[in-house]
Amino acid sequence: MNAVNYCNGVLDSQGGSRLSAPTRRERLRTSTLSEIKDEARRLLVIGGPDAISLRAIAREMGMTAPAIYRYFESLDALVEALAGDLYIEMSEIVAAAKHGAGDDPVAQIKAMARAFRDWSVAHPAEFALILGSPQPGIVAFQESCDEADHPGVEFGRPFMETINALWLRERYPTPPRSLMEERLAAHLEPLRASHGEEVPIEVAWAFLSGWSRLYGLVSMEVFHHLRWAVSDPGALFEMELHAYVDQFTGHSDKS
Amino acid sequence: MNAVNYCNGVLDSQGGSRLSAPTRRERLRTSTLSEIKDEARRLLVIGGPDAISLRAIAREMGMTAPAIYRYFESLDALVEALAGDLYIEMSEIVAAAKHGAGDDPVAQIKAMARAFRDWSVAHPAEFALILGSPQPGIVAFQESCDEADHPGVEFGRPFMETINALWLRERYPTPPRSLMEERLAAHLEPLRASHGEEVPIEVAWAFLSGWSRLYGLVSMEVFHHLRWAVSDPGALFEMELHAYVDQFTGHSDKS
DNA sequence: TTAGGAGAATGAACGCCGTTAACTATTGCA
DNA sequence: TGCAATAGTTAACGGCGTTCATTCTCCTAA
Repeated sequence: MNAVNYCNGVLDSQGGSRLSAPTRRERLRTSTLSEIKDEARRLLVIGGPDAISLRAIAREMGMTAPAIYRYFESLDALVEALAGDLYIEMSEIVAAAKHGAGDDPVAQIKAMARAFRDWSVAHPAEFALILGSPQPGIVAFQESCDEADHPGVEFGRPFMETINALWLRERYPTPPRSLMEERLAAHLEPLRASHGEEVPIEVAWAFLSGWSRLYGLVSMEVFHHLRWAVSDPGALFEMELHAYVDQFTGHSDKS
Repeated sequence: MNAVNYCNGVLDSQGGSRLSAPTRRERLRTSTLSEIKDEARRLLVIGGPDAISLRAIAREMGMTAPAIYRYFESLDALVEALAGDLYIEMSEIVAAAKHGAGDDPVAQIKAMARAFRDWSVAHPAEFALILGSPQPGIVAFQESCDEADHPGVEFGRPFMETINALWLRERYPTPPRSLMEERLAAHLEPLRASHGEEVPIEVAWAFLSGWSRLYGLVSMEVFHHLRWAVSDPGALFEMELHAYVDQFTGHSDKS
């Protein structure tokens, strides 16, 4: 699961990473810590983000609520830590889909987009927690975080790399370069800081454009915001996915 | 504000719409009812959807919480009613932007998209309530609702009409008609039921594609999900808006 | 004009919740 | 073996939605 929390209120009794083997106490501690998060996720899945409560977690674990404050500095800190784990879980699934899709960048993009949608539809509560409306408490928490450590960086990486490969192979059509330079270039510092200063603006554009389309479709489907218009959002998703990649290949691809 | 609640737990002591003039009691009732919703919105704006509480509303109004049950059957019902009002408010602002944009459909689409983004960015809490992650309680409430009365229908109307005008004027490029017929046509019953059986599939496609892109961009901006990549989502929005409408005109438009 | 009933609001209570503080039991190390 | 760090407890505070029995007020029908 690789839960490198990027910014958190996870209490660490022993200051940072170990060199020597973990003591018995440390093993117990990490096990309790992940049991808390497991229970939190169970509650999340059953009743949504608001259903995560310290008292319910403790009850289920045969503890009392204040004990959890030995592990997380607040409920918000726990939820934020869980969100970080879930973001990484999702990113790893997307990355795995890429690696299982052969060498063709277009096939890789399709595989990643479908993996993202499949995960999101299968895990609506988790999706809501990491990519839905942020809770004010969590937001206050994130204020103290470095954007460069945001899990979104790792999530975006396989997309960026694939699109970059695509761009190197053949120059797909984009908006006029002058327009992109003028409107977009000045606002890409975060992306450049985390993915390299030399990323071509055409790659950044294709990623941002594609990711926002992907997010919009999946988010609407997961949140049922298109029920009034469309009965099978999955079909719309496939149409749009094809439209998006056809933009790269210049022809229609059926796969 | 035109608050025709499409499905609600608003208690109506006097069964439906009046013919004769409202009595004194009825006037007091409607005034209290909207004062409750005003106060609920104030709390929403300050602290997000979770900050809406019956006790806080009552406290601010100089009442006690159980009194509110004379007006709404539960907190969820109140929140759902508020969400309905806000959806309509947003729809009216978008529709007004269209009417203030002259006769050119492309200009109208730009005006509506910008009005939607402006409203959303200016009202993040309201946006979260109506277009963010649904709260389980509210969802349970909506189960008993008719999709055909969903406020999204009216929200979509000016978009659908404008795109229809565009399609009648000139046949813009779309995915192959066969693909749309095969993948999309079968799943458009809700849209057809509310916007007419005869709506061309190219219009439905352009609307759904455009709306999901618009929603994705604005939602990401409002929820700060792109902070790790882009420092000014508004610039990305303008780029994408131009890319979207250029698809209709076939050339690049600067306005 | 007045009696009665409908409507509006209250207070108390139940069981949730996060969080704090004071306290106890346990563990592991010097 | 003793002591300090660690893990856990109980009790309490204030906030929450909701229910129930009760009170007050206003309108209407006799």
